[in-house]
Amino acid sequence: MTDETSKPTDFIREAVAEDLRAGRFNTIRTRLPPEPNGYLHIGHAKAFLIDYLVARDYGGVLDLRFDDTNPAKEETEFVEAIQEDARWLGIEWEKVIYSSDFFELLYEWAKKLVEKGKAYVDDQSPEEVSRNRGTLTEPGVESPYRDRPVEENLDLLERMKNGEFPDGSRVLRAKIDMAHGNMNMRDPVMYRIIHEPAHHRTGRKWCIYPMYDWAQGQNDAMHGVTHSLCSIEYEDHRPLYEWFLNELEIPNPPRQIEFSRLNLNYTVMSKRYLRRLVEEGHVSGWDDPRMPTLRALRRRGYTPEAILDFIDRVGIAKSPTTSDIALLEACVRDDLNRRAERRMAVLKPLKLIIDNYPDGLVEELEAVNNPEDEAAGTRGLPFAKELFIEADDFAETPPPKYYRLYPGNEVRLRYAYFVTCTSVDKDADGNITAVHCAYDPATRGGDAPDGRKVKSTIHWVSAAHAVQSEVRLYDRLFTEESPDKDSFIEYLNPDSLQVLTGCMLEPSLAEARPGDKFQFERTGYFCVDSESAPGKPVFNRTVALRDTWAKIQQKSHASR
RNA sequence: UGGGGCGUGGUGUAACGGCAACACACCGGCCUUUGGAGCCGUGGUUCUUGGUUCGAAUCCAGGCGCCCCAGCCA
Repeated sequence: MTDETSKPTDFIREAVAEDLRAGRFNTIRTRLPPEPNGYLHIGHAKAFLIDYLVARDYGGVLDLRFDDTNPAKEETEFVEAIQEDARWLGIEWEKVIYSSDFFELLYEWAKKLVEKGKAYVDDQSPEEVSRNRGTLTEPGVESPYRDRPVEENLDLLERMKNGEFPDGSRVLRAKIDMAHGNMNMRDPVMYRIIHEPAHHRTGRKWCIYPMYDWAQGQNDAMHGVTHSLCSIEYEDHRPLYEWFLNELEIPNPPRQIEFSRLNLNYTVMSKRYLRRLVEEGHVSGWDDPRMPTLRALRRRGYTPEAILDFIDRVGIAKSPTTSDIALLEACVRDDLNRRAERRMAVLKPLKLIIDNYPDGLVEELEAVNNPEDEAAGTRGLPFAKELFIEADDFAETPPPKYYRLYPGNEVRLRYAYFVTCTSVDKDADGNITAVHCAYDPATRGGDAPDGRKVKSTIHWVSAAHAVQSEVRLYDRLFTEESPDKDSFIEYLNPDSLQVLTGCMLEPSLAEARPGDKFQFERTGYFCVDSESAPGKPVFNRTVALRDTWAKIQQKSHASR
């Protein structure tokens, strides 16, 4: 939206455009503020994309700033993982910086507030601080140390920094208003003492670390952020954000704007819950394809384009809402429908024998790689007397509206021939072991010269040429639409992973590499898993195709 | 009985005083060598009550409902 005449599409862009127009800022700079204490999930993707795209749309830039103000929680491991995931999404930043880069200057600024009489060292215990904060309806009680002389505050602060006092013994607090209706304004803590562990970047240089509220706005000001975009729960931190900047007399202070975070049904998004899923072994790890993390989505076969599209379609607003995961699924289908080449793969094989087809003959038939993209070309498919078809594509006694193969019915084998079912083989227990058909040689390629039609086309794989594979069918992790409560483990979907072995793939799939994506015709979109190996292929189902037949079945079951 | 935010089909967003629009989902139909894709159509007293106005989703007042805040987390 570099076009000056185009209209902002949301309230954030409206505000940015207005700030530019009014001359409040000449250029735009936003920042990603992840805390390096976990893997990114799709909720982060929304925040990241807003920061990135808003800056880009208005000719500005983005900085990646790791919010490493709490050594007790942060690890270098995540610094790299976060960048990897953000890059995968296509996000570009000008520089990578850390809150810890600003520790020195931030400390100087804190002393300025102390000198102004706007901050003080409090010797109350954490329990006392908490008790004296008051409640939502009752004002807090001022600390007995609140009016300590400036010199004493400065001395104590310096000694806190130098490590003279134990953790929890003292804090630096802003002196605002203990009776404020907004709890954040009741003399918020600016610095607390933390000796252990060593900080992942500054080591043991600092014994005090800034709280989020104290670090955030000042860091923004220090590297020239103009718009500090964040999620809605920080809305009542904004008065504090502005209070610090105002007391420090920062010219052209950055502006904080909040938007509602992404919630998705049928999943959980909080770091705590995700960690429980991993630690309790409900999933195989942070990249288990059922997780909402970006690495999991990537392994599952989601494309960055699909995620971008999803975030775009969800939009930006301030209302607390939950988006439908069906929209995310629609976005991948949309993207993969255009891009993924089609292949034939039989997930639950049933042997089909064409009795009147010559023994030993192998024909090569031509198949279209992607009907949505002519440039994708065609490929050859070996066809022979013995094939595998999907077990679901045959019914000895067809239910109502079943168009597929059943005794006496004629169907098309995709790109091959019309076949009519003539008989069924069964084992001693009565299970169907093979179906026999007769083919019509005149229908080669799939069209009948006499113009007769079939109601159904089914996919197949030549038995002699098939590549065997494991296929992992993924479904929603939870059966409950809103599992976001402490008892969420109860709502885990027992069928969220179904592992199929002995699946039969067309031979061209033998060459597929991890990450390659295909549509298995009539089944869904699949991606070669990272654990896949030559000779032992593993495919993940990204998402099933829309299945009208499943709906018909559901309805007939429901009405029964 | 504190402060802040938010209420538009099932879901998420648009409409910035002038015919409530789009996407997903759903339901019907058309089309189809994927029961895919594509195409067409159905579905709303804009939380509520009152007010201002020729005219209100939009402005004003009251009510109701939902979300966030009492970490030395972010």
